[in-house]
Parts: sequence; structure tokens; C-alpha cells
Amino acid sequence: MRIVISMGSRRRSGTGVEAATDGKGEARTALLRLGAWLEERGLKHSRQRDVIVETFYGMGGHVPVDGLVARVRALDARVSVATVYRTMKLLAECGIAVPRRFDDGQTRYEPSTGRSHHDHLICTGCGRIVEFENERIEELQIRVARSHGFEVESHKLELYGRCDRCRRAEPGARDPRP
Amino acid sequence: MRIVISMGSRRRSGTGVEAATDGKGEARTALLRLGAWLEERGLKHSRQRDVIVETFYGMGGHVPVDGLVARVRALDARVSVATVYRTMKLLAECGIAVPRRFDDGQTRYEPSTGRSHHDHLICTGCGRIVEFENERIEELQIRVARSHGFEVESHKLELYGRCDRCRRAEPGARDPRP
DNA sequence: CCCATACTGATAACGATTCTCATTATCCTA
DNA sequence: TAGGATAATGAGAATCGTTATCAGTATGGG
Ligand SMILES: [Mn+2]
Ligand SMILES: [Mn+2]
Ligand SMILES: [Zn+2]
Ligand SMILES: [Zn+2]
Repeated sequence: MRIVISMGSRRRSGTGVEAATDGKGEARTALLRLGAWLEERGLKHSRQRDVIVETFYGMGGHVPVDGLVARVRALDARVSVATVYRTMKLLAECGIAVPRRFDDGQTRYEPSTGRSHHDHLICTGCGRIVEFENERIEELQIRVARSHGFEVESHKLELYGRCDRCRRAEPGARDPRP
Repeated sequence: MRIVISMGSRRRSGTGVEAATDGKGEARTALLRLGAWLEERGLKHSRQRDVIVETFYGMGGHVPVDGLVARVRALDARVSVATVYRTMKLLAECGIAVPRRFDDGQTRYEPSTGRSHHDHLICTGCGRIVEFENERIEELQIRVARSHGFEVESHKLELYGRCDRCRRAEPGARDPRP
């Protein structure tokens, strides 16, 4: 069961609860927040950080680092991979981006400004990622944890399966007409 | 937030729903199953596969591959890392072991003979892993997925937090007595 | 006992990420 | 606006878990 999870240089289409804006205004607020955060702790801001943030917000969705690197380099070819990794980690720390590790061994980041917590449905056929929120599940998680003496700090819930599109395009085991 | 998830050469203690037996009898049935499975597809069985299966079942819990390698080598020093990886993948295929990938970047395997599906609570303090089953959550997952056109094939639910022991051993933010 | 073939061990290769370190940029101060 | 302390960068080496390669070994049916 290989998982593809597209989103390299391709364009997503309906990814569910995705942010509404095209990322332009979001990028601006993100940059402001980052600026404040950096100043607070005596860090400096740089041209490449700006480029990376803007590109990242321009992509939207669940962005793999190598995809981001590619896009950033289209704007400024000499930005290094290391810097992109460093910057994304920074964005995560200051709450502008959320790192996600699905089952394909690479970290993706998704913008988080103005977005709430959610979990993911991942299509094992086409890699489509759909987001969902379910308050009942969240509550049950807390309750189950508590019943075992745990206090939940974070959780990971990923549902893997086939989306409607992929199921339709498949023979499937049913209707075995000769 | 570094996650430790012990279980290398250390001994677990109460790991929750863990298998009851000490792994001796379990290992036997596992070996039988493996034998049948291998024969069915014209594969051969080998001394090292036996050693690995027995060691694996002797350890119980959620075994990281490198920990398994260490133990196996204590019995037969010339078993190679590659063989252990290959064998564990085999056990997974034939349903004797389940691979788990928690958030620390290494694959663990847990024995699965006679065990049912479950999810995990992971202590971010001491690495303790507690297992749980919750039918309501399972149902809700299926329902949520369906409402988005997905048919769930598998899922991953991991709750990260601090166990009772770890919370007790901590100052905590409450009771700020001067 | 023979042979086809699966399995093994040693080690190279891999992919994602981090580290190192010499160089450069930022920004605060005088 | 120049100087300097120090943070950030780029390039590539290094790391880590895992897989691939490939020549040599073991297994099991005949
Ligand atoms: Mn998301
Ligand atoms: Mn388990
Ligand atoms: Zn699909
Ligand atoms: Zn703990």
C-alpha cells in the first residue's frame, strides 16, 4: 500500500476545509506576526525568510518541504535547502505553520493563521487530503486518556482510505458479472 | 518536546492491554503460522527466522528494530541487520506482527497473534505506551469518513500526553506557593 | 546426493533532515 | 553613517533508519 499524497508542484483542487483566501492577505498577517516574534527575542529578519513565508502561503494546503524549496528557488535560486528547513521550523515555533507527518516519511507544513484544529482523511489512491473536525471524537479521546491516567497534550488522527473519486474509478470486488 | 518511548533493552512494566502470556506459547503458534505461510508460497524457512521470531515474542510490547537486533545478536552474533528488517517485514505480511510508526522516526513492531485492534496513548515524559480500544471512536471515524465520501481502510490514532506517574513527579503550574 | 532457488551477510546506497563552519547580512550604537 | 556584535546563510558533510546489491550459503524437493 503505497501512499502518494500529491502536492509537489501540482495544484490541489477541493481539499475540504481549506483556507478561503488565496494566501495573499494571510501571508501578510503571517509576516507581521513573524516580525513581532523575531523582535521579541532579538532575532533578525531576512530577505529569504520573507520569500519563504510568502511562497509557503501562496501554495496553501499541506506543503512538503521539497516542494516548497522548488517554488522558492523559482523566485530566488540561491536560497538553500537548509534555510528552508530552518525557516519552516521557525514558523512552527511561532505558530504560523503546523508540521504534519503522515505515513510517507516526509514532513509537510500547513499554514495555521486563522485556522482551527482538525484531523485528516488521506486517500490511499490519489493522495487527496481532506480535513475534518469532530468534537465528539475529541471529547472521547480526552475521556479515554483520562481513564488511563493520562492528560492529553496533543494527538494524531489520520484516516486512510479511498475517496469517492477513486472508488468510482475502480472495478471493486462487487458486481462480479462474468 | 522530545519523545523517548523507551523499550530498547529496558524492561517494560505495566503497558496496559499487553498480551498475558510470557511469549513462550505465543512464539510457538507464531512459528507454526509462519511455517504454513511460507510453505504456501514456496518460501524456505531458516534458522535466523526462527531465532528472530522467538526473540521478538520473548520481548513483547512495542519493539524497535534496533532493540530486536541487539537481543537477537546476543543469541547469534552473526545475524545481520538486513535479515532482521527483512524478517519483520515478512512477519507483518503474514499477520504475525504489526508495524507501528510513532512520532520518533523509527518503526516498532508488536506481536499480533490473538490480539485485537487497538490504539495508543504515549507518555511524552517517560515514553510509556498504553493501549486502548474504543468502539465509539472507531464508529465515529467510519461515519466521519463516509460523510466525506471516504471508505476507511486503516487509521492511526495516537494520544500524546503525560501519564499519572509523570504528572505526579512534576511541579506543575498549579499551587504556586511562594 | 543434486540442483534450482530462496536466503543470508556485508556493505553501499538512499532520502529526509540536521549539522558544521566559513562567509555574509542585519541592526544597534556611537 | 561607519563599526562591530551577533544572527543568518549556503554548501556540503554528516546522520539516521531503512533498503538495495550481490556474491556466497542454505534449504528442500526429486
Ligand atoms: Mn490540515
Ligand atoms: Mn500496541
Ligand atoms: Zn482518491
Ligand atoms: Zn510517563
